[in-house]
Amino acid sequence: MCGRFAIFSSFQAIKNHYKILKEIDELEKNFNLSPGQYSPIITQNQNKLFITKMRWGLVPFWAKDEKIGYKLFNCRSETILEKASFKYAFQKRRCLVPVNGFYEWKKPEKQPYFIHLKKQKIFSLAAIWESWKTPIGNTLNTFSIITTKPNKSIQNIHNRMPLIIPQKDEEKWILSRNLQDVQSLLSPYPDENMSIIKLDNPVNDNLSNNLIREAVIIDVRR
DNA sequence: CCAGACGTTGTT
DNA sequence: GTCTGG
DNA sequence: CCAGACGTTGTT
DNA sequence: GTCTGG
Repeated sequence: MCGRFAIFSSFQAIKNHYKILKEIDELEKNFNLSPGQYSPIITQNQNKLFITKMRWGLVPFWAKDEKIGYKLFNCRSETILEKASFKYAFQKRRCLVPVNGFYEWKKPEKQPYFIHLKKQKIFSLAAIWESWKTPIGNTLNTFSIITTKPNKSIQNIHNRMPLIIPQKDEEKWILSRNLQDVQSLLSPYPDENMSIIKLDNPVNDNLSNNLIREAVIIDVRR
């Protein structure tokens, strides 16, 4: 599954990665971003990639209570077209979550691991998004990260992992209107480009953050 | 038909 | 809005 | 996902 | 032990 991630690259770096020009407010670095918090999200507007802020935890447009979002922060790739909560968003509102890495916990000892890509400082988790009208008429944009089977590196830690979209497929994921093309991207990322580091518990202390930052920089330079 | 849920993970 | 269970 | 709370009454 | 908030 995917219940935490890190995005600590600068806003400019994120925009450069996706070749985006539009300006929005800078966001804080976050080494331990959880459901309920806001994160930069890449989506499309008039067939161009664009960046905006959304809250993690999908609130479907028909929801009566935004609290449902706390339950819908992941969705299974295998059944995404069968679920009333997800099928429309999957067909019409796919997005990407720029991350520097994500976390998985191994049971039963709750040992945390940080997982990132060796050759890419920023990479993309596949997600879907929704727009919800609050009772006082505001718009709340939310997203849910898609999960899939683990690859070999991760299966020792956990039985699910987030769906990672390779850089070459990022535009296709967001812009394609051919459902088969999109479905062809629903497969686990190959494990040879992944790097996994074991962390102290809890993960959100300065030592862990520095360890993570160093690991990402070193792997990208290698 | 209506009422009520709409999800994942992991554990039993 | 749509699906499932009663 | 984890961390932290886990309550009621009455008032704004 | 279970629910809620981040």
